[in-house]
Amino acid sequence: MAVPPAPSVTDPVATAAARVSKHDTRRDQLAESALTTLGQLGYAKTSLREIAQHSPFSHGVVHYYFASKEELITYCVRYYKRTCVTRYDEIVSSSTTAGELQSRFAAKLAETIREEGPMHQLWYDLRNQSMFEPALREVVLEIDGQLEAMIWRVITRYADLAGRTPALDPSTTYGMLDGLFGQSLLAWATGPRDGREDVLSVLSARVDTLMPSLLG
Amino acid sequence: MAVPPAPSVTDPVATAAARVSKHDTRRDQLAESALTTLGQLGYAKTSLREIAQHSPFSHGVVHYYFASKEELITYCVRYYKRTCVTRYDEIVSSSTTAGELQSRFAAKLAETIREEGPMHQLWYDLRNQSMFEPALREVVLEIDGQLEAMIWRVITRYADLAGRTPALDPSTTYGMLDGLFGQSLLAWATGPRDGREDVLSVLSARVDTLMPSLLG
DNA sequence: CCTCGTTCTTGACGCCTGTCAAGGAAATCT
DNA sequence: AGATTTCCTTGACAGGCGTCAAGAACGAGG
Repeated sequence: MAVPPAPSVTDPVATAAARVSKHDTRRDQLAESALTTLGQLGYAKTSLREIAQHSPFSHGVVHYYFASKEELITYCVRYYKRTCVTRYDEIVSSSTTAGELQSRFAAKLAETIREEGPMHQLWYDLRNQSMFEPALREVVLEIDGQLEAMIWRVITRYADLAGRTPALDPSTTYGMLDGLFGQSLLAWATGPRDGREDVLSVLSARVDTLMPSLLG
Repeated sequence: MAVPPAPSVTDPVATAAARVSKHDTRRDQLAESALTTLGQLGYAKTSLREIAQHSPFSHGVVHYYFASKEELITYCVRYYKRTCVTRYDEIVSSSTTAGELQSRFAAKLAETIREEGPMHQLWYDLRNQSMFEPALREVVLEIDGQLEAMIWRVITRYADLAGRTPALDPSTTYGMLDGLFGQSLLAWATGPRDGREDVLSVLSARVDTLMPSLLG
């Protein structure tokens, strides 16, 4: 995305725009490198040098694009969120029955752990760190709210399709599902590798059987 | 607890026992200092020097009683667990009706955040760190299992008193309640100070209204 | 082709970390 | 009381950290 426009022979506006675009592209590139490193090592043990080493650049370049480590981290979190907070929207809009939405949502929860486990580990890490690190609170609160809204879109659509109403408020619903998700993520991340698929199918099954009771 | 016995004039057995006891007492003392520091700063930002500074000793003494930082941390976690995994047992054994158990349990959940918030923050921190730090996994898994068992004691007793049966398996029940608890802890820890009591009463209310649906 | 602004590398700084060794202080034993 | 073991402090080490400054490499404009 954001491909720089073909540079005209002499167009200061276009070239300036290209510069800005390139600048932002680099920031995203660094953010992506940082995210993979953060997902592997966690917030605490990830250093700027380590991030640079997992990128095509040297450690000094980080400070050319980001004023501080803190700015890089928060930029990363927001960058990561862009792709995450709409994860279930396609399922929400394309499911035609409550049963379909229910089983597809349950399956997708497991799938996203399988496909992006480290990213979720990082999210839970950062959310927890925000309890000790005030600098993280703003961005964590923002994303947590978006995740809650995302879940609520699933539940309200689910209720609509079932011709019923949600049994609980958005926050409680999110808290419960998030608890189950985090529990499975923990087991997935810390358990034996050959037990991972079992963990995921248990999660799917649990959510699948639990969802009807989320309607009143 | 564990007061050293009055030293007899010459009794190698007794004095040796006293030595061991004193040694363990110091370890517990250091663990307690470490726990308060860990609860305030979190796992990542807590150094051995910081721990020693919050204790009556200098930083070198840590390595006299613990071989490494890792050993201190895991010792701390186990020390902390001793008091924690039986937190609701008194309520379980002394409640005489399902309604009483339900409301007392819901109130106790909130109370323990109010009374020992930092300890719970630390627990969630360590549990998350175990996803990145294999050294923590064994002790985290052990305690998480004990917490699940603790919750299950509440639920089975609750079902008994109500003359019904638990609707879900232990793991799912724990995952859901833990999600709600962690959600409230996060809000309690990161939100404004004058909103803390509101957070806690919301948690109590939620659990109180949710518990009947945990029975089948 | 030369110049100039942007981009990136290298190397250094001050600080903090876990660990450990040497030795002083205190308690215990003979 | 002297000897010996236990306990604790001090100071140092090697290494990693975030940050930044100086300059090389690069690419576009004149």
